[in-house]
Amino acid sequence: MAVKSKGVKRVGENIDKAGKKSKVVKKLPSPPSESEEESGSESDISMSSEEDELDALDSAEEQSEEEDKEEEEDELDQLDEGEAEEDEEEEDDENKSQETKEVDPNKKSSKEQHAEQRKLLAERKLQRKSGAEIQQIKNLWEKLRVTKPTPPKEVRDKLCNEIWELSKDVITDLVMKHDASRIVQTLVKYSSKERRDNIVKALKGNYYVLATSAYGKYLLIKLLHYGSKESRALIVDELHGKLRKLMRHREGAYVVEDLFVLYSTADQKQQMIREFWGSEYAVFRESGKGKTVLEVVKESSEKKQLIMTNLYGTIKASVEKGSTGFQILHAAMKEYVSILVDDIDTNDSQIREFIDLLAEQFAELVHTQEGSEVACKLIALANAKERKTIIRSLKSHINELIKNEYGNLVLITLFMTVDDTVLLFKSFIVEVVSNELMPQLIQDKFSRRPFLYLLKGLDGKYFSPLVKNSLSQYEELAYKKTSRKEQDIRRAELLNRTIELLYKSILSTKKAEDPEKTFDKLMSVNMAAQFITELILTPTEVESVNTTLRPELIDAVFEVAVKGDVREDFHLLNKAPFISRSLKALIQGNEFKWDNEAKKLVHNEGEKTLGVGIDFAQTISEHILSNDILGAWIQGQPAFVLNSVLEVLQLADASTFKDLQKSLKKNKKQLSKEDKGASLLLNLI
DNA sequence: CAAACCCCGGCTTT
DNA sequence: AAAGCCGGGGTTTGTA
Repeated sequence: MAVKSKGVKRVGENIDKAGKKSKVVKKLPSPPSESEEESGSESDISMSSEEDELDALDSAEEQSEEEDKEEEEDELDQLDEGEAEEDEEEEDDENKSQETKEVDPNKKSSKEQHAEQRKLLAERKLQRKSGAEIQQIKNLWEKLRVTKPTPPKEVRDKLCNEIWELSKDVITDLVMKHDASRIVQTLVKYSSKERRDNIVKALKGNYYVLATSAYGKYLLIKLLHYGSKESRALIVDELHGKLRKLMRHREGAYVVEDLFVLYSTADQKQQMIREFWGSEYAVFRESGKGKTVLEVVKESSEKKQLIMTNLYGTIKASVEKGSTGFQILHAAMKEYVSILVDDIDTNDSQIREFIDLLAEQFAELVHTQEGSEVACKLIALANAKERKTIIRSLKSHINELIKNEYGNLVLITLFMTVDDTVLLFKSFIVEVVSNELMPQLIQDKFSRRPFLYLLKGLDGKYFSPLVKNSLSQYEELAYKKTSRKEQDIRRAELLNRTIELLYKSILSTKKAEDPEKTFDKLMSVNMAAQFITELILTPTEVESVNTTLRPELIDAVFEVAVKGDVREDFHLLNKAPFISRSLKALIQGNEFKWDNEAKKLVHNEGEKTLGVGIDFAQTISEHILSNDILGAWIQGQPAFVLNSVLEVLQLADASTFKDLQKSLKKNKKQLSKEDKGASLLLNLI
């Protein structure tokens, strides 16, 4: 599924239909059965009996409903398309479907027969509930919806008024017809705020039916979209108590999801989720308000039992129905998981069951905040075998997974918790690192994070406290349960396999043909430059890195960031000011650190990494001295770099320090106190 | 490491 | 419904 799309499948938008439809294409378009309306209201059974046996009841009922609905799907499609084309196709749609309906299997198709059918059809229409009024309204609507010359506002308003006057009393009959419901949609679109409120009020008591109707749901979405706060509240409150049923309904589930994601406040969202706790909360909207599910669950073990069963029931039904990507479900899952996590020993069987339910659908969870949290916690709770299943189901989604704001956290959680580092490496890292996408990945705030984790762990520099806390929490959760290996060892194992590939893919940009993908371009992106610096600075036991790859990369950096005329605007140092920081980091390497207490730089030779630190400082100073270009380095960005070089050389007591200092003195008059970098240099002579 | 800065979502206003 | 304000978080920057 579309892992990257923020809001999953919206009813309001026209997306995702194609995907969902594919399994029912074989069905012939069939006319909207009159029975469908009844089936909607008939299923609206009384609250008291409903609650306790909701689960059993629904699964039976759902099947019969499914069948009815499936036949309508195709026509729904046509309707959708018609709508997309600004309602042009309306008549066609209708005729088509009516024809199918009326045509006798013995296929007589003379004109006469046709006329007769038409007459019959017209009569039938009139005989339907409020038929006459509907015809009349339809005629008015025909005038309203023309687009060629769009009617002037006054005309439109007048028509709207007339339609409203006529439809006021029959509105409940209107909204269930697939053609007439669109009249009301148009009416909503062109109406004032007050009238919209009135329409919402007029439909009071019908929202459940509307939500479950193949045609009504579009109207309902429009009402929500254009509706005022009060209107929305009215609809939320009316649907409250029926959400669990709606979630299991083919049409209804989408309406609920839209309502949840797009049209409800934080309070209303909580209220909606609370209904999934059970009957008490379904009947009384306010029950449990302001409390977390965990608090309520702890009130008594009966409550815990009940709430867990109910939450699980709703989640399971929806997952099996294929709605795993719904955000409202992610919110419900989050609550369920919070109960599971609270006492992982007593909840063991439920944990196993829940993981089993979701393991193969993980890709549907990972791109929302709450879904990703659920995914991470479940990964932490899973055993080796379960994790394998999860990895398998995420494997083919790695590219979306890693780029996504929330998905990348799931990947990191896998890195933190899975013992089988070979599997992780093969499933995710190889795929991603060895292709040419890699340079893209290190430029992105989110997709570079899993790699930064491998390099540096949960460094506060790259992981905000919030993110860091949740990740540590998952780690702890897993540690308690299954993990034996020390975190650092696990990470080192993974990194040992990965680091070579990281170097190689970055170095490959030196030979890039696309001028947009060169090493130079990469270094002019802050995120990437930072990453490359961290990569170079990460010590490793991998020989090839120490002997050839790291020196090559350092050289590449030197090439683009140090060489050349540093006074020119187009020099990387000036074009990208953060480069001076990267260079400074490389000059200090791992051996020089700023001591914040002592307020000075300290030298620790034990931390030396070949090529950086003092070595890099020497490289730069030799470059400057042998080319006699010190004059270029004594102001602006280059001055900061030079300053850092001097600091390090001085501290290491290198002879080059004296040489640099000497030539610097010759340039003393050019050191301006106004220039920040230059004034720092002045302090060093 | 802290201050300045910027961007975004939510809320209020017109 | 659009514009503008506000607060929070995250990023950048300035250079201890």
